[in-house]
Amino acid sequence: MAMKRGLSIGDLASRTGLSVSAIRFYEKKGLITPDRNDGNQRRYEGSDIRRLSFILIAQQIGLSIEQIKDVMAQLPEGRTPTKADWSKISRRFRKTLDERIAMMERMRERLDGCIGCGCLSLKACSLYNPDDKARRLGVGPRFVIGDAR
Amino acid sequence: MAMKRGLSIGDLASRTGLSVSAIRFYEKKGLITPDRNDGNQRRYEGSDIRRLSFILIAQQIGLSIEQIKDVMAQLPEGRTPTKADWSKISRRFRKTLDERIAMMERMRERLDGCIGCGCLSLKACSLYNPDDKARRLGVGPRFVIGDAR
DNA sequence: GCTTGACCTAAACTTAGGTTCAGGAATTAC
DNA sequence: GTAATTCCTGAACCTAAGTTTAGGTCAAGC
Repeated sequence: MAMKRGLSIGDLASRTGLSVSAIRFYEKKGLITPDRNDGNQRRYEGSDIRRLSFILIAQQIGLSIEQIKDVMAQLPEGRTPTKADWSKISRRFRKTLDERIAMMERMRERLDGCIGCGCLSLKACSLYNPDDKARRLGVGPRFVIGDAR
Repeated sequence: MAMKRGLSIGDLASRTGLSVSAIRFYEKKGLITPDRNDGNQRRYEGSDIRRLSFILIAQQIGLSIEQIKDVMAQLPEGRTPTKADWSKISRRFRKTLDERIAMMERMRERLDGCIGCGCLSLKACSLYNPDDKARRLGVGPRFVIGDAR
């Protein structure tokens, strides 16, 4: 264990449960920007644990790395984020989650309306082109899901 | 428009909204098995439209191609599926959807419990290792999500 | 002071769900 | 009957989110 000047990448990995390669990957994606020591090894602060934890929660909620990066860009620059900062930006997840749940509930209603008939008609069932938001829950073909370029 | 002996792949594409390449891809994955005409071109029946529609709905609900294949394996062999057949197997989606919604609701509760504090603690927040089922809603690192080999 | 384990980078590989391309063959339209 | 579409196959390419590997450097234990 490195005692002075921060945690090594291995320390951070064992504290978060992430793999070392994943932490390096998140850095490459711009989600975390550690210092380096004289030997060019990464050194992390305690607050980076919270940063990675946030990434994990956000992923569970279904955000992509790009989206997480955008959200984290709203953290204060120039100082270590406080608990209040994290609490504030976590609140957005509530909304995202609500939307996703609502979308699936609408899907369920449409499905209920359709189950009886078995028609599966593209025109009639309204199970298609359902919600523009939160696409990519299932991946699916771009054209139909609404990702068309 | 081909009048006799079935639809061409292009016809099927325009009737379903899928791309021709996607239809060929689903065939490669074993989801659909068209006949061929004398010139080796694929010929489809009307019932294949329903088949593809089913695939689309299943994807929206979040099933992978492999899972869809498994579900469709329960259709009757040797005869064209009826509406009743489709209706029956569509019913399973209800359950899948219910589970997914329940999972997201549990997630929301946990999040609510955590939003106030901003701690994002891996130990305390219980936002981790949440539900074994329906993993891969967000992709995330295997190790944490529970996909470990 | 040297060996072992942790760390470094860059590049290649992985899975899912497709798309795009190259080089031909079949069909359709006029 | 010929030109324009559509279709065929196989292989390469794409994105996301990482993992694995190769070849080398750093740090820690004894």
